Amino acid sequence: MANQLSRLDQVFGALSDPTRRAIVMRLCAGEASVGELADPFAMALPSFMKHIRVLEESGLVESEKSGRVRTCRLRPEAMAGAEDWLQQQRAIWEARLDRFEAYVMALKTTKKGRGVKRPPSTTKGKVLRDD
Amino acid sequence: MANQLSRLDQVFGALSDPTRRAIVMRLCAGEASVGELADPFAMALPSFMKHIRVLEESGLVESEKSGRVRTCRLRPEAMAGAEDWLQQQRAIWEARLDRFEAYVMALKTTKKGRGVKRPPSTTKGKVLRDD
DNA sequence: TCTATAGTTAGCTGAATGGCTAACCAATTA
DNA sequence: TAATTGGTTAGCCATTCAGCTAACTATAGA
Repeated sequence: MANQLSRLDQVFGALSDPTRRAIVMRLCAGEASVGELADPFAMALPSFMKHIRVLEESGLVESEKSGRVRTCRLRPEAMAGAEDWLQQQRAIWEARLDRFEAYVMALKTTKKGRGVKRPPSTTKGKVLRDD
Repeated sequence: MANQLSRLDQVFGALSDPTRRAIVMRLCAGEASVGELADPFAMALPSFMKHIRVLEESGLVESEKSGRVRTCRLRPEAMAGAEDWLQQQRAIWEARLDRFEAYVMALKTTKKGRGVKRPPSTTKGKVLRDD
């Protein structure tokens, strides 16, 4: 059975390897052949190709072959997916901080500032899902 | 020998798992004990604890134990590291697109718009490193 | 003090990862 | 046509990963 990975799993997974991040960085500067991409790395080609395949499966990279050379290019939409997820989490985090600050301020002005342990949470007990 | 992982490797690696992403999302809403965190997951505690440890090693989460309960909280700086990397790549990508557009415009106005294959690259052959 | 709670440690498993070599196409180029 | 170039396929190996159970420790509560 095909091991149903979510897109975010694959994108973050792909980016968790320094070789693959370097490939992505290189491709930001423009498309390139497999050979060109592999050149800076002290690694056998088949090993390197596996990285390319991981990047393709994650959607971060696409490639097509013309003649005997395969040309790779970036698909920035895929990267945007990961970026969005991170920004979203930060937004939630910051909103909470704001609420917390407001809460502390409120306590302060009513002169009851004791026993402040944690900010009010609106997601008590909810199961959180992301994809 | 300790397998020297870069911080970005660890952060992206940690986020490549849906359970761990869910934990991060939960912690965005405020700190929580291991038990609270584990509750929504149909998973044995020791398995769950491994995820917590991965998150801690990546720097995304910190925890401290008081009495018999361990409380976890988010360390958003670690998440910012990943976000920064992504934004940086996007910046490079977009700068390249701009240059490309300018290049095409230039060709267009000089009426030589044939054979346009790839935008000019300023990083030809350079080895790119990220950490 | 007894018992239940909240983690923790140790050790097992099967699958996935990241690397390799050897051998094999298929398109260029000489 | 022969040789070179640029990938590709197949298969091996060691390590890591994500899950499990069983047994243990240490605090809190009755």
